[in-house]
Amino acid sequence: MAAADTFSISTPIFYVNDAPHIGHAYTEVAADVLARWNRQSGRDTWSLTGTDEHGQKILRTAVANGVSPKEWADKLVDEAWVPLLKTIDIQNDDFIRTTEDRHESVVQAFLQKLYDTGFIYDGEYEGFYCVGCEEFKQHGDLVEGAGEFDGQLVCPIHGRPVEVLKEKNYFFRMSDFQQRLLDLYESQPDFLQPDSVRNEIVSFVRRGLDDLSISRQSFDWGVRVPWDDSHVVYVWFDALLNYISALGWEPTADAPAFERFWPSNHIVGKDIARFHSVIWPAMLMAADLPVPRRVFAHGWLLVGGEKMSKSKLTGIAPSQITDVFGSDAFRYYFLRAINFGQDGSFSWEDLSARYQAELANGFGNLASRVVSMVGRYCDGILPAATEVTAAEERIHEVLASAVARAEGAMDRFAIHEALAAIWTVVDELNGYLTEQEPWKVAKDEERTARLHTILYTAADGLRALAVLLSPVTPQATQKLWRALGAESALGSLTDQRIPDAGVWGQLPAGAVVSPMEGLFPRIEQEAAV
RNA sequence: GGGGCGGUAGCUCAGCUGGUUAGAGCAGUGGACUCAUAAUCCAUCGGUCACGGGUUCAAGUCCCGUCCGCCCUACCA
Repeated sequence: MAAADTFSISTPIFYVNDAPHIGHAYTEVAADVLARWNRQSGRDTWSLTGTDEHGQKILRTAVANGVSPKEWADKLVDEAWVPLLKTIDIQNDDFIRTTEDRHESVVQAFLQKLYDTGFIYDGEYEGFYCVGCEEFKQHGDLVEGAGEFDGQLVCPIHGRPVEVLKEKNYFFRMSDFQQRLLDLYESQPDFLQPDSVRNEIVSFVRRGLDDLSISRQSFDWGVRVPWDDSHVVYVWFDALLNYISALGWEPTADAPAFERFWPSNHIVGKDIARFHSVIWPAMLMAADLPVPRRVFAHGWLLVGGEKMSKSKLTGIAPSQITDVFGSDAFRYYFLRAINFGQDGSFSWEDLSARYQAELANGFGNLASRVVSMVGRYCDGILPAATEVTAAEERIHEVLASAVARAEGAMDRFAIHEALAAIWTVVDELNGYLTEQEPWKVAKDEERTARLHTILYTAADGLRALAVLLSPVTPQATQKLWRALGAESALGSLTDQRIPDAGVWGQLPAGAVVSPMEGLFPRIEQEAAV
C-alpha cells in the first residue's frame, strides 16, 4: 500500500482512433495540475497517461486505411497523442500503451490469476453488438435507423446498425461483487465523485450486476487469453489494467513501484465513470488488490450549449487555442472557468475575455508594474521592508488565507476553487499598489523607507504567486521567478513548497530584479473569433 | 415508466444544515490615478431567484405539482 505522503494520479488512456480535441486536453491538464500541485506540496508523486490501442474499432479503422492496426496506432501515438502532451505542457511520469509487452504480460497474468481462483468461467453469449461502442447492446437500447439504415436497428450513440453476434465467451463473475461495491461507495464517499455521478452509479449497482463478458472470438486485435488463444481480451478489461501494468504489478513477485504508488487517483470523463467505479474495482477485489484511492469524473465541455462533438463540427483542436493564447492560458482557462466535476461552457469570447481580464490585466500587468518600479526606483535591486503597517499586514493575511483555502480545495480536487482563492492575492496586490501609490512616495526623499516597504511587499507577494501558480501556468511563473531574481537565493521554482508559500519575507533584499517581457501579452482581436 | 442533475442580474456562475435590504466576475455607466500590457483602483446601473400551490414567525434555500434542458436506467413493442 502506498504511504500517506504519496500521490499518484492517472488520466484515462485515450483511444487512438481519432485526433485529440480539447476535451482530451482538459482531462490531461486537470490531472497534470493536480500532480504538479501535490509534488510541490512535498508528496512523492507519480502521474500516468497513455493510449488504448486494441479492439475491433481500431482494427477496422486501420484496415480501412490500408495499414496494420499496430502501424495505425504507432502513427497516431507519434503524430497526435504524444505531441498533445507537449502542446499543453504535460509533465507525466510515464506513458503507457496497451500494445506494449509490459502491459500485455500483466493483462495475461491478471486474467490467469482470476481464472485460477474461479472468477472466470466460459459461457455463450448472443446479442447485438455495436462496433463503435465495443459492447453488446440490449434490445431496448437500440433505435430505428433512418436514411440509409431505414428499417434496421441502430446504436443510438453511433447511428449505425448493430450486428448479431453469437460466440463462446469467458465471463468475469462481476455479480459476486455487488454488495462489496455498495459497501465501498457507502463507507468511502470520496471514492467516487462528484456526488451526482456517485448517485447514478449507486442506483445502477443496486439494481444488480450481470457477469461481464471479457473475451472476443470474432477478431484478433487484442491480448490473447492465456489459456485459450482463440480468444482476445475484451478491450475495456484490457485497458483498465493499464493503471497497474504501468506500475509493474506482478501476481507473485514484489513490484516496488506498485507498492509505492498504488492505489491511484483516477481522473475520468463522466461517460466512463461506470467502467472505473464498477468494473475496475470489482476486478481488483477479485484479484485481492486495493481499489483505487478515488475516481473523479469531470463534466463535458459545452460548445454553444451542446456537448462538444466532432460530428457537429464543434470539435476544437488544442493547438487552435494554444497557437493563439499559449499553453499556460489553455491550462488556466479550463480549470478556472469550469467547476471541476460539472459541465462547463466553452466559448472563444469567454476564453478571450478571461485571458485579457485575468491573465493579462490581472496577473501579468501586476508583475510588470512591480518589476518595472523596482527597476526605476531602486535600480533593479530589491529593497528591504522596514516599516510594516496595517496595509502590509492585510496583504500577509490575504496570502495566508489564500494558501490555506487553495490547499483545502485541491485536496478535494476543487481546482476552480483553489484558483479563485489564489486570485484574491492578485486582486489584493493590485489594489494595494493603487492605494499606496509608490510612484508618489518615490518623489519624497524622506519617505524612501516607505517606498522600499511597498515595493518589497509587492515583490514578495509575486514570489508567493509564482509558487502557487507554478502548477497551473508553469511557463509564465518561471519567467517571473527569473525576473524576481529568486532562483539564486531560493533555488528553482518547482522546488518551492506550496505549504510554505504563505510564509512572508522569503525573497532576500538585494536580489537582482531584471526587466521582464510581458507574462501574458495582449492578443490582437482578430485572432479570437 | 423510474431516477439524478440543472433552470438565480445582458453573459458565465456562487449561494452549506431555511433567517436582516439575493452575491461574484465579465460586460455597461460615472469618477480617480499614471508605476504598468490603452493597464489599475473606486463607485454605480442591473434580478417577479423557470412557473403554480403549500409548510413556517421566516424559503433561491424544505414539501407537492407543472414546464424546459441535460443525463442515467427500465420497458412496452
